[in-house]
Amino acid sequence: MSSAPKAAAPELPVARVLPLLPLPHLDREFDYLVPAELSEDANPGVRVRIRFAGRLVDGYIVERVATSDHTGKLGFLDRVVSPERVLTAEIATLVDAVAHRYAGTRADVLRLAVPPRHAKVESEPVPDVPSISTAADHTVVDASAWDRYTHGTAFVDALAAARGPRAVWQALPGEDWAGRIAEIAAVTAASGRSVVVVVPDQRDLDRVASACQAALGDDAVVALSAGLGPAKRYRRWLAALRRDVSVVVGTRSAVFAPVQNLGLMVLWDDGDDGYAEPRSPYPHAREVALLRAHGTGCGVVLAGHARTAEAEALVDSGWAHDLLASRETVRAAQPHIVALADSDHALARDPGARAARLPAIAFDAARTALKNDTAVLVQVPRGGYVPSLACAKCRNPARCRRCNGPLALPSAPGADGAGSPTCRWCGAADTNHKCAVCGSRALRAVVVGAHRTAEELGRAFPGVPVRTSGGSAVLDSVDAGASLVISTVGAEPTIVGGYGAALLLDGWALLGRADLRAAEETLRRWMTASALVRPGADGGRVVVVAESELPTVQALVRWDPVGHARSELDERAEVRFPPAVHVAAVDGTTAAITALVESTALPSDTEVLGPVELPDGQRLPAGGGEDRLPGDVQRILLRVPRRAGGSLARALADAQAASSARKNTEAVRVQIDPIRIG
DNA sequence: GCAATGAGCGTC
DNA sequence: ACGCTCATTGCT
Repeated sequence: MSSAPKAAAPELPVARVLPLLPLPHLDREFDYLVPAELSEDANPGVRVRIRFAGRLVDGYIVERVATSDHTGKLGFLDRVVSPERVLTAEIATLVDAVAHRYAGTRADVLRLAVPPRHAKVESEPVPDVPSISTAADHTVVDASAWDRYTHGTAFVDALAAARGPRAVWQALPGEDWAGRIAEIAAVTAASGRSVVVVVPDQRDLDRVASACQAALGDDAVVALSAGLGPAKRYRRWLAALRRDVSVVVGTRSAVFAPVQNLGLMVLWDDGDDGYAEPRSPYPHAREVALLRAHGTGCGVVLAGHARTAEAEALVDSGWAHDLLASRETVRAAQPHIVALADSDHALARDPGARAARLPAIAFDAARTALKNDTAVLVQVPRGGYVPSLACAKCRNPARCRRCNGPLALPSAPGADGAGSPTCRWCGAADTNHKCAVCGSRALRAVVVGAHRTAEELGRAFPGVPVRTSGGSAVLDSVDAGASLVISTVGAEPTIVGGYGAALLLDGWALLGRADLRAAEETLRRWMTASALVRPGADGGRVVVVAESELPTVQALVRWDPVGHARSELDERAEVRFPPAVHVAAVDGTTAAITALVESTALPSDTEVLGPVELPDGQRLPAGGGEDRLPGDVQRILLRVPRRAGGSLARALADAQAASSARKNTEAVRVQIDPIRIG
């Protein structure tokens, strides 16, 4: 079979194509001639197949141009995969920005941003639904509930006037936050622009999607999540691309949703660690949203009950402004919160309470709530959580003698040193642990599972119905009335009218974690649960089992997420951790990471730390044909002042490109500002 | 002295 | 995984 001689398109015969290859040094455009018969379809943003070094590879057309700078002979495009322009100009720019920020390749970011094609779905007739402008015409939005927040009305007005206001919003306890999000989405849609709302999980997605559908109509809203399956997922993604919807609500990767004329991005609960993308180049959805807002000038809201240090830094720099309720409004909305130490003498005399490990105050709060025919929420740590160890006597976290890392029982029995406490940082087994504070040799697991807690509490309150939520059985909501609701963190069901009480157990375990984000994360979990409790004036009580002197406990009791974020940010500045600085983690064998760092043109003020062990038993993903012992994997941290973040990322990208050009296949993982550093 | 063969490399 | 370069080899 010999192919007929091809003719190039008369107009703009050259296509600049980005091949989708895993090699960093090939992260650039290559020029191809467009055959005349493909000219119609070969538009910027379409998927193509090109012959690249002999084999056919996938790519995107980035641009059509008249001439090429390439001096050699150009090949022809092999084919246009489909005329659908899946990579819009806005998303192409965003992909560039994310790749640069995270020292990654555009091919990797594109895999996160554009879902796999589904040919059958693409050829389906376009459903006849109202366009954005039609939807806007008959939408009357009541966003008056935003007047509970200082500048809330001004913020809504700015969106209505098609401006791009940027804010960090701390939702009040008991707030119908999904409803508030739906209102600002509707206001933005009424201004003729579209909205992207990003949420941490499916449950929040359902909540926000139905609130938005109630405000804008079913056809104006599309819900995107990873669990949809390829056909559904691509169908909805295409609907967003083709301008059929005004609001996209989705999980992590929806931050890349290709809506037209973006007016607002909302990220609910930006401290949730589900926002950290686990695939290269490991971008954080919050940062992607900020890059997108920066690039397009759209409005942006980072929201939650608690505030992250990252969000606080944006307010601090003046890039975003506060969206907060006044002190009095907060006080009126929050439950009454008390803290107490989980020490044995505080335990109730009641034998039931003793069996449930409940201090007297907690037991009383629960009993009162149940007597008032209201439900009691009991927050317990997530099941399957790797339990760490603490002193059985004084409950000081058990730490490694060598490196001060947290001790835990190895999860895989039969492994080396099975059964004996092992350091999660350096892997050293400690068969003879002795508490540094009280000298006791006894240890206990810090985490008690939801089921055991449920059992114990059921015995403490005989006759009261007990429901559990968490793991594979997450309850969206529970019926009002006296019951005990045992929930793992993040799975707390909503309840009409709010809970009568919440018991936050094992707080000392959360705070005792050796993680730099432990305090922020703990407050976030506590506030998320406490926000479901009715106001103190209506009898709402929260009992947190933790030392009341701790600043994090104080922040909960006073409901002061901003003050806590403020001091968290100060602390990060003091110990030089993000967001006060930028940090790159380079993981791999000692030889590989040392070689990469040595070949990197580091900014002059870079601090090089390590090699050190990876935190929390993280492992380099297998692959790349490298079968190396995971135990060999180490980490070098590169730390620079904020202003040098861009040059550090560029230098690392250049070094990886040079390394791959030398045909080096040794696996090295580079992460910029990873959420777990060490 | 120069064609024939093959390994290595860039990759439009 | 093609087609180029450049080295080595083998034959005149």
